[in-house]
Amino acid sequence: MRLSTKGRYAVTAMLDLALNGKKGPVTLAEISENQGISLSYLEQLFAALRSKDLVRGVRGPGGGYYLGKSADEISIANIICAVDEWVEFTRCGGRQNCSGGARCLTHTLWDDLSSEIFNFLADISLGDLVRRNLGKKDEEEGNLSVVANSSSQAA
Amino acid sequence: MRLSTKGRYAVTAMLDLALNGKKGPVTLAEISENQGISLSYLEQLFAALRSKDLVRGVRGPGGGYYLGKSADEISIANIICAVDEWVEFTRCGGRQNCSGGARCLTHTLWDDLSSEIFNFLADISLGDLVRRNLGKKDEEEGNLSVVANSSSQAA
DNA sequence: TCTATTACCTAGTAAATCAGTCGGTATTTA
DNA sequence: TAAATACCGACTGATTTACTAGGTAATAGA
Repeated sequence: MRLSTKGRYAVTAMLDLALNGKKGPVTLAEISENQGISLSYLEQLFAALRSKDLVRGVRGPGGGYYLGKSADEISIANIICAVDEWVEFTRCGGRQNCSGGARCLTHTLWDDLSSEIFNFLADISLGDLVRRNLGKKDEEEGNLSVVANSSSQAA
Repeated sequence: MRLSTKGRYAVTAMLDLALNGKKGPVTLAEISENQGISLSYLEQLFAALRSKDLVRGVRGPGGGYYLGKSADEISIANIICAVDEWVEFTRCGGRQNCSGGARCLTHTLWDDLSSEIFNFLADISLGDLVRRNLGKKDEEEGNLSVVANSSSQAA
């Protein structure tokens, strides 16, 4: 797994799309304006997202981007993998010189942990995130204070 | 949160240390040999780990490194934060130009998700990882086949 | 006391990645 | 036809990655 600022940009942009795409496509110019990400960088990110069918583009005036599938079918792991092109870790390159054991053991442990992180992120969908916040929005209108709670283990 | 290959190197090295440090200190040369990480790079990583009291160095012949505290007191998040110097994300730089709402909303959502990932990794200790594999080692001696199971949600 | 071994420190570096600019082309609406 | 939008490729400064080189400081053992 790999979680960089690039992945954060992608998730942020997809969140914006999920939130604002209810009634018609959203342009990259809008996302750029909303989220403070450069337009060209968004284009690069969306090229990757599109190749994984996570978004669908519509050209021409009034065009923009739709989600490629429903927000519930798009996981955070999907998004991050799309832009970070997650190369699978060594895993000893297929058993080559992993003789001693210590190396293989730690690699195995790391691989297990890594899958665990991946599954954790694969279990959280864009829809989960959006719904989670709509609840909050009811409580306090407009001015969101950040509480950074981290319950709700994303069923 | 930030999860790069650098963090992976650090976790791998700490795992090696936890596994081999039972009876005396482990030298960086050994870890370098075991894990295929360059010695000088390890030195850099361990400088960061040492500054966070995650390891303790002993100089001179027969020296090396010990864990700075028990493996159960060291979380994966601790290790990754030590080497990746996790800068906290924008969060709108403290409310400055976050007027429209869309930006703040997605930032809030991202922050929540980010804390969730962090807490997830903070709940997995080095000791957990080691114990988890010792069980496996009983089943099949020596030659570990990687199954990449990801149950045991790290209580 | 000398020597080897280890941690510890600083500087430099090629390669990759990040985040962006620039200048286009293709498609579609009005 | 004109404007708006997605789409595409090349280039770029800054940063990060992983590593090399060349030290100094402390310590165990001869």
